[in-house]
Amino acid sequence: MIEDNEYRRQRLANLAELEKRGYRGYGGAYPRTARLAEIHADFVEGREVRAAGRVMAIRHMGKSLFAHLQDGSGKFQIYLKKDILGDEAYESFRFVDLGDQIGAEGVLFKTRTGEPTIQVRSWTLLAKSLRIPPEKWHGLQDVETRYRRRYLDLMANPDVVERFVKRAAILREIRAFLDGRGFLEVETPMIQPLAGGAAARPFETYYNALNARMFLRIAPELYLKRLLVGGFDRVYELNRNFRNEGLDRSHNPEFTMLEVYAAYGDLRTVQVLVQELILHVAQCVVGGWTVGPPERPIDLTPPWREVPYADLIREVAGADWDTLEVAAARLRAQGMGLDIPEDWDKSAITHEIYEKLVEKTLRTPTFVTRLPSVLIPLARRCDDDPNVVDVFELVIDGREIAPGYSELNDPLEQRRRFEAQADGDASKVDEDFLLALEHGMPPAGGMGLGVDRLVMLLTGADSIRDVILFPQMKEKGG
RNA sequence: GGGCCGGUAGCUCAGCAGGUAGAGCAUGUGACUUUUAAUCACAGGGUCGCGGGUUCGAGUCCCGCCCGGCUCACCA
Repeated sequence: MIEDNEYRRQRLANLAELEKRGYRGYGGAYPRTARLAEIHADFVEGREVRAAGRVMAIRHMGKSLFAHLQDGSGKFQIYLKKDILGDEAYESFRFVDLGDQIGAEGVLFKTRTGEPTIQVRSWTLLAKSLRIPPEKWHGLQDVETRYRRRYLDLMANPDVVERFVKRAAILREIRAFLDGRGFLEVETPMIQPLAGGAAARPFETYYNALNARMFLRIAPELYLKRLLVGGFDRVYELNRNFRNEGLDRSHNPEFTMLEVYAAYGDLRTVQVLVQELILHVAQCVVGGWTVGPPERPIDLTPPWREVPYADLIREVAGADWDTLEVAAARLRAQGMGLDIPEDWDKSAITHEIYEKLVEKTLRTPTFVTRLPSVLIPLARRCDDDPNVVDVFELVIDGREIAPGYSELNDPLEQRRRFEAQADGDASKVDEDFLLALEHGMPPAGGMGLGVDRLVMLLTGADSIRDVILFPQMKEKGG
């Protein structure tokens, strides 16, 4: 149901009036000399140009008027003078409203105050806007409207445009970096019969033609590893994952993930790689290694700290933490202000300490290594200690940005871990993946990088909704 | 899911102790041929998120609901 109001009726009347005067309300292509920012950059007094854009401001001054046009590149001022345009074309402009798309041609000049301007000789309507654009000075502030109707946000708020332009640059530079190092970009299934590669609730769907229940992927990992078996020894995938879980400032149900695998390498290979990757992208996009919101800048300058999980725990929980029995550990954790249920085991209590008291405090880039194997079923155990796996978690600004593993390539061990995880439900074991592993997957290092979180870090956004064009929202009134 | 805060004109926001709903921008009319948050004069514009209740009277107080933000929890 289209909501009507006096403004819309007025604009419909203006549209009818313009059509009566021979303008088309919704015209076709309008070839331009260049985009507005390019016309600005190549300004030559007296040059003939054709330009197009959305009318963002009109200043009537009797027999002449100034207006600003905006396109995807920027803004440009136009000047309409009655004695140059002629009475009819000038009078018709009275029926142009803020927000209309128009085309104009004329001659470049500079005003008294030095602003580059087009002296318009003729103009045409390209699309009539039936709705008032957001307010010119304050822009669009209401966050709900900004997320639900992003086009208004983009129209009104240049800093939002800039952030999404940066997002595009980040994606481009990730690809440029990896392509330059011989990694092959691949696309693997997003619709999967089993949602593996991570621990998360999947979205379920149904494929009619195959009469089969399917899932949207929660990770591409198990398919990328099949490619390692096949011989693609450096691969990456940069695309969407879907997780059927809560929404908050750092979680959207669909989010963008980079996964990279380097055969014949290990944890170290991808650890070096991810550091170089992030530094490269920061340099290209931010122009330096100081990133994050202005009020709490983060310095990415290497070397980045590397520290085992257990050391971090001992730093806050005491040097004797490893020797404590469960009951004593629970008491100590409670003494540190944590709420610990009675049935938790030692590793759960330890991880609670990590998540609540350690991770948040790691602001500058930190590789946390040697995590407990119970936390990560797909990684290789450390040769010197089977209780921990050969992984890192890269934490920046208190958030996990990128995990990296020495990948498990032993099919027998992988089967045992899957079976333990499936807890007796054989249908949850990915036999197809295990079959691939049995053909021999080369040893490999692999890592994942939460791209939305990287964009947040590099653009100083503190909500994931500010780096996703159309974030998930509840239906209103549904 | 809990707690706190918010939803008033197209947009940005005021609205006191319960007493006819306000401003700026935008819109309309008029003036103005180098303005740029143009300026000047006048005018129009409201389901105060939705539904109940209290009251002579509710934007304002109470209850329920919807949507959003922050936060805590859950979700490894």
